[in-house]
Amino acid sequence: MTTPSPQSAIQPTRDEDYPEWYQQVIKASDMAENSPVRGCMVIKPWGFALWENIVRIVDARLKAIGVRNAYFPIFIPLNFLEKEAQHVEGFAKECAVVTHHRLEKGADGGLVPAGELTEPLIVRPTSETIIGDSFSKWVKSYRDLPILINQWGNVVRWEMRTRIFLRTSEFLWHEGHTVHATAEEAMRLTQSILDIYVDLAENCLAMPVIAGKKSPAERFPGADDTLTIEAMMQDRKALQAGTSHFLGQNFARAQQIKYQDANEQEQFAWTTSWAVSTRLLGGLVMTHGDDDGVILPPRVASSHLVLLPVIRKAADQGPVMEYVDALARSLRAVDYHGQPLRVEVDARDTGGARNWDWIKKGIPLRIEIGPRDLAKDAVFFSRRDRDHRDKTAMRRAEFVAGVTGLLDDIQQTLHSRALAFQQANTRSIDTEEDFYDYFTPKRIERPEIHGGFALAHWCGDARCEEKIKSDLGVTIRCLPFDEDRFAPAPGKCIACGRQSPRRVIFAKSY
RNA sequence: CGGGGCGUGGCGCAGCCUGGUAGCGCACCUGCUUUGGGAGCAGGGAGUCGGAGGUUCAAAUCCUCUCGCCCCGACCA
Repeated sequence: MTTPSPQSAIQPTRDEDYPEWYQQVIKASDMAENSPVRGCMVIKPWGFALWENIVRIVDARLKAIGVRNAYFPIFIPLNFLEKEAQHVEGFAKECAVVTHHRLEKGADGGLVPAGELTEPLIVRPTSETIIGDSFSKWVKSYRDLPILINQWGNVVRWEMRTRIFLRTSEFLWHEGHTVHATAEEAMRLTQSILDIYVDLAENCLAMPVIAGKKSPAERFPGADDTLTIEAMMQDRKALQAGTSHFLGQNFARAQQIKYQDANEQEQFAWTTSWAVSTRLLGGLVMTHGDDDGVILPPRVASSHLVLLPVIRKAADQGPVMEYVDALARSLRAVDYHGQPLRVEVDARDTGGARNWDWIKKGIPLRIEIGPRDLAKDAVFFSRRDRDHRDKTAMRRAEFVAGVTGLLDDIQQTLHSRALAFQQANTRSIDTEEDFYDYFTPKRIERPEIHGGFALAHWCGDARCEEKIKSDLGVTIRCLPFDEDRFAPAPGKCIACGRQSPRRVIFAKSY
C-alpha cells in the first residue's frame, strides 16, 4: 500500500491554524522566504513576478494620468524628519539610523563601525520630507503646477512585529507625491489615485475592496485626509491594501513649498502622497489561497499556464515534446490583456508530485499532454479554481482560441468568490452587546476565526473609537464611499448611544 | 517591551522528563520497474541537534544567557 495522501497539500489548513497556514503557503508556493535579517524577506522569482506585474499595471495607470517617475535618495537627513510635527510622531519610533560610514578591524578581529557621521542619516520610512525639499526648489510659480511625481523603491520601518509580506521591516512600494495650486485639485488627485487602486484591486487582483475615508485617528501622520481601500482576508480581518493622502498645506508649510499665484501673491501649495506595496502579495495569498496553496488571479499571475508532458514510453518522448513545444509557441503568441501569455513547460519526470508543485504555486491552468492528446490533437487541462481532479479534454485549436476566455473566467470566479465571502461576513450591528459578541472569540486560549466587517454607527468622537479599540482590538477601517451599498442614515453610536450620522466599517485588522 | 508556544538534515516531526556523541516520513541522488499521476523496490548523500557559556567522565537531552520564529497584548500608513 502507498502512504495515504494528506487531505490537503498545505498543513495546517486555514481552519486549523490560519497564521501558520499563511506561512506554509508562502513557503510551499516558493514566493518568498525569511532572511537572516530580522523582519526582512527574500522575495523569490515566483513571488517577485507577481510584484513585477503589479508594477507594470500601476506604472501604466499612473503615466496615463500624467504622473512621471523619478528617484530620490534612500537616506534622509535626520533634521528633515523633524519638520512636520505629526509626521515626526508617526515615524520617529521606527527609523533605522545610519551613524557611521566605515568599518575597521576591531580588537577581536571583527569589523567595527568607524567614521562617525557629523549628522546621522535615516533610512527612509517614506519620502515626504526629502521629496518635499526638492519640491520647495522646483516650485516658484503657479505655472510650475501641478507636479506629479512617483518613485518605485524600498522603504524601511523598524516594526515591532513583522509578518512576511504584510508587515516587513523593509518592503517594496511605489510612492507618489504631488503638488497643486488648489485644495480642490489636490483632493481630486487624491481621489483619482484611489480609483486606480480600486481598479487594481478589483480587476487585476480579483480582490474586492471597500473604498472610503479614514477616521482622523487612523490617518497618515501629517495628512488632512486619508483615503483607503480595505480588503477582507479569509480570517475575516481587514487588510489596508492601498492609501492615498490629501496632505493639505501641512507639508507645504513645514517645507516651504510656495508659489506665486496669478495675482503675484505668495501661496502655500497643496500636496498629496499615496502608495501600494508588496503587502498586496500577502493580501493576494490570504484572499484567494486554499488548503492546497496559493491561487493566482490570471491578470497578475507569475505565469498563466504550465504544460506537463506525459511520456509513457521512450518512443513517445520525441513526438510529445514536439507537440508540447509547438503548443507552447502558439500559446506564447496569444495576447492576454496586452501581454503575451506566460507559459511554463515542466518536463520533469516526477510523476504526480510535479502536478502538485504547480497547484501549490497557484498557476491558473495546468495542461497535461500525452500520446492520447497527440492522437486526438487535443489538450487535457485543469483549472486552479476548481477541484484538482476536475479535468477537461478539448481540441487543441479550440483551447488556444479560447484560453484567454478561460483565464478571464477564472479571474471572474476568484473575484465573485471573494466578494461573496466579504458580503457573507459583513453585518450591520446595532447594539453594543451584539457588537462585543461579534468580535469576541468563543475559545479564549486559541481563538477561532470570528468576526468580520461590522457596519455600525459611530458618533464621530475619538473617545468612542478608542474605547472599542482598547476593549476589542477593533478599529474603524473606513467611512465607506459607496452610498448604494452603505447609504448614510442616522442612528445611535455603538459605543455611547449618542446621535450618529452614518455607519462606518469596524473590523480587526492586519 | 509584557505573557504564551517553538527552534533537531530542504520540509514536517520523534528523541529531551529517566544525560552516554541522532532517528522517522516526505523531498533529493543512483539503478531497475512503472507511468494520464501526489508510483514501487533496492541502494545512497545530507543534520552534531538556533547560538554562547556552564554542570558532568559524558549533553540534543540538565542549568544560565542569547538570537530567531509564531500567537496574544502594546504598537503600527
